Amino acid sequence: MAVTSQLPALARTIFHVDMDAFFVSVEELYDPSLKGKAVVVGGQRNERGVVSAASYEARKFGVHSALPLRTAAKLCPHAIFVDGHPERYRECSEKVYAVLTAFSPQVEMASIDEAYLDMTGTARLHGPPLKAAHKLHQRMKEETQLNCSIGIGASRLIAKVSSAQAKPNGVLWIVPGEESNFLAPLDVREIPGVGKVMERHLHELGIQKVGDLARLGESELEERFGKWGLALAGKARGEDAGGWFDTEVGADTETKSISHEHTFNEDTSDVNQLGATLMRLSEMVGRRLREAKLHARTIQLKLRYKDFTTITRAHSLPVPTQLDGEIFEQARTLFRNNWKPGREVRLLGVQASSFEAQAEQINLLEGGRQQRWKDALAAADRLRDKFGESSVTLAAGMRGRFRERTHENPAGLPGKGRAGKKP
DNA sequence: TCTGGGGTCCTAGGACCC
DNA sequence: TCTGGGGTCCTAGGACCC
Repeated sequence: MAVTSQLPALARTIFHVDMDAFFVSVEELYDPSLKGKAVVVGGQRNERGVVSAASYEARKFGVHSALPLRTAAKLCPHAIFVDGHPERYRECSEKVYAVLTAFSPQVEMASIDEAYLDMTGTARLHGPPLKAAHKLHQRMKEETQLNCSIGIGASRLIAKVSSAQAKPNGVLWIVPGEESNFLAPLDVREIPGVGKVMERHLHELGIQKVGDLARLGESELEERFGKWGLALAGKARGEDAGGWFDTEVGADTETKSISHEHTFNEDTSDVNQLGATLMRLSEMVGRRLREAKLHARTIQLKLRYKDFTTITRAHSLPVPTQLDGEIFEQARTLFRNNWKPGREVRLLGVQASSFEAQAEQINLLEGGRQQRWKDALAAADRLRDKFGESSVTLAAGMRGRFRERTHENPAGLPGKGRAGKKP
């Protein structure tokens, strides 16, 4: 360790491998008749929701990811709308990962369809960067039948931005020293981390292109945008400049939060529906916690109303949990305390965070009861693995645990005309 | 246009402690 | 009695990414 820290900082060679129109391409593997057509993945044309991915054919009509499905249908009426299949994407993503790890040991998946490779010092094995990239590109196609684009640079940022410029199905190497020249003519929006809001601020200052940032100077950027402005100045030069980008490729990061949320097909103020949804979301979160062997101290409720105003309300527990019932109890309490009966809800969400090692079980009696719950949940998890997500619900097992629960009000949530009523 | 679902990181204020 | 300063935890909201 002492030896490596004394070495001079070597220029790195980073690959960013980004799958082309990933979800669409995977759907084409399952249904080849989709090939060459305008395809929109994410849901049906009349549904609530947004586009997850659009084929290049559909993009010609202005369709892009995050666009509302109904808008996409208007822009491109002849498009074929396909529901998403997360399991298929996960499976293909694993194949992609296998190809990458067989190629180089330092691989980091940044999301389901993109990865960074640190290729520093692999010239003897794979040849110079462009040759190595083409080899990987070809191998990816052979083994997954999927197209990707590869950006190469001395930083994650340059690799990322250049893979976007290489699309579709291309390879692009930014030779060290050429970073600023490469970035200068690009829109500021091409810089990862510059979104809609930051773009607007920059436009107001007369800055459109990355090259324009240099005019403003580092100190003024810092003055205007704080820590972020300073990082932005670095990014304009192609540096990773702090934050996540500045981490070593392949360093494993721990999960910080696990959440599930649901947008209703139609806004609702129906207590039964809201309660049942809260329970289902709590179960899904609990299940993921147990899978990941995590215990959460903080439970957060997310509530989005008809008019899209959104609030989050959190509560931290004295003892971390991974049990559906405890998660639901917290979520339900937060809901009760923050929802005005009758107000129409668009979305509900449950999130678990502040992960800790499991707390010591001091109380033996409570410990025994908890252990029985855990055993029951483990059995339910196994059933769900076997027969599918909808086969088991906690509802039956929870009967009697919530005093206000009735047949009309299965989740024990407050409703119209029930306020103040004692059980 | 009428806005999903799963995440990460940052900021900022208040409580509480020393 | 008028009132400081730092550190940490908690909560809420928002920008951003795929």
